[in-house]
Amino acid sequence: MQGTLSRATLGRLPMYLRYIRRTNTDKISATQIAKDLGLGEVQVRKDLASVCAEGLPKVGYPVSALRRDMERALGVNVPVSAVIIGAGKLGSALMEYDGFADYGMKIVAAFDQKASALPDRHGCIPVYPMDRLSGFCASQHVQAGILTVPASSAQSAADVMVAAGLTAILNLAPVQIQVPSGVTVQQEDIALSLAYLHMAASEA
Amino acid sequence: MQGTLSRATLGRLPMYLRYIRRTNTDKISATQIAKDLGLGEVQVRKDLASVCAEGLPKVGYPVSALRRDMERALGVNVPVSAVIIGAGKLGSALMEYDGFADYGMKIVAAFDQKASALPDRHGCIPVYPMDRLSGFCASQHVQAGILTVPASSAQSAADVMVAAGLTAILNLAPVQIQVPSGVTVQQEDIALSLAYLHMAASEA
DNA sequence: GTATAATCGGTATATCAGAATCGATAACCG
DNA sequence: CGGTTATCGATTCTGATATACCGATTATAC
Repeated sequence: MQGTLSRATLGRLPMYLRYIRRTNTDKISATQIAKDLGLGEVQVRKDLASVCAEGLPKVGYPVSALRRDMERALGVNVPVSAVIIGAGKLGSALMEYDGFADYGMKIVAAFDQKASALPDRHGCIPVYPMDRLSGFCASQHVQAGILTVPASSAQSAADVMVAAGLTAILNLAPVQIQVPSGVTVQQEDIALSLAYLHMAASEA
Repeated sequence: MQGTLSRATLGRLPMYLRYIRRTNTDKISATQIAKDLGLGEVQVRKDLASVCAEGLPKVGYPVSALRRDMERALGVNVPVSAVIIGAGKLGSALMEYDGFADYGMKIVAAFDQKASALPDRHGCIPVYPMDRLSGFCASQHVQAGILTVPASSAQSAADVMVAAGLTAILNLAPVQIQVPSGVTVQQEDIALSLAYLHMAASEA
């Protein structure tokens, strides 16, 4: 069951998990979730069925079991360490973002070219100069990095990340970066979402 | 032709546009673009064909025509105005984000509850108190807004945006917001990306 | 106890993006 | 002037995803 999670389904699981965590009842139906989240009822049922087999007709899913299975599917019980590359406004905002722990992600440090000019710590997260990235990732076994530098330096920063041994990169800069095979890149372009949104809005 | 742009294609267009703008020849082939950008040749050709019909065998596309059609497809020539709601760290970061112009988006102002305590301007973008939102959007014909307030106040902020006449909302807060029909909401949850990143990191 | 309603889970169909293939066309070369 | 080569554009194919449908199951109402 768990090996057959499609990419699209996986993308919706955090949404369900967030919903489930805020639910106070002990049973929840796919129908209700679909209504509250604005998704198709069938799609939600299929997604839930792919991670949890304890659904009962007329009742729905036991919230505790559903939450347990979903957290397991997402691997939030096995925390992954990540670093932030780029301690500018966006990087700083992410350091204060409180949603990382909810999904098993722990920000352990940030790195920036101008780190010596910055205070050593930002909140509870240390900020180091870039040349310490490689050593840090090796000693702490960090594999994931969030890239928040400007577009102009995104590729060179990504090269440094790859050289430091990171194998998973979340790129928030509005450019496509080239990485060798074996490194996963997740592109997250906010401007693209806005453009798509407006296109969809003006079509109707 | 132009109405059938998929999201994936739309996301690649700025990459092509950047490439084209840097090109100094007067003809360019899809094959060459694909090679330089590390994409599939067929995919590039299909993308280009969806916005420009002036490709010639053996020659490629006239750069000027391709650039013109691509800029038109992206709406760069008819920029869409958008406002940012919430001038905290994330909002400030977005004001400096340089990817909006790639899609013909222009951030014209930001609004915040505590605007009186803030400097009037943030870079070149003015920051106003929330109660001026409605008048501003009406006079400037703004239809799109980016919501960057904390989760706890996202819904009330969204209500204000709807009341101000915005019809397209990009919600960056990790909560689902309810809006009346006729208003399009695009949810952009960084947690969704994190989940994918988590999976990629723990696979290796 | 039986009927009814609501929900799950699986199967089948439709839709869509991406990849591969193929014919057509235009420049280049002998 | 004919052949070769490079490139486009259309068609087809495939894999993935979303939707629709249907049988099975369980609580509830009468």
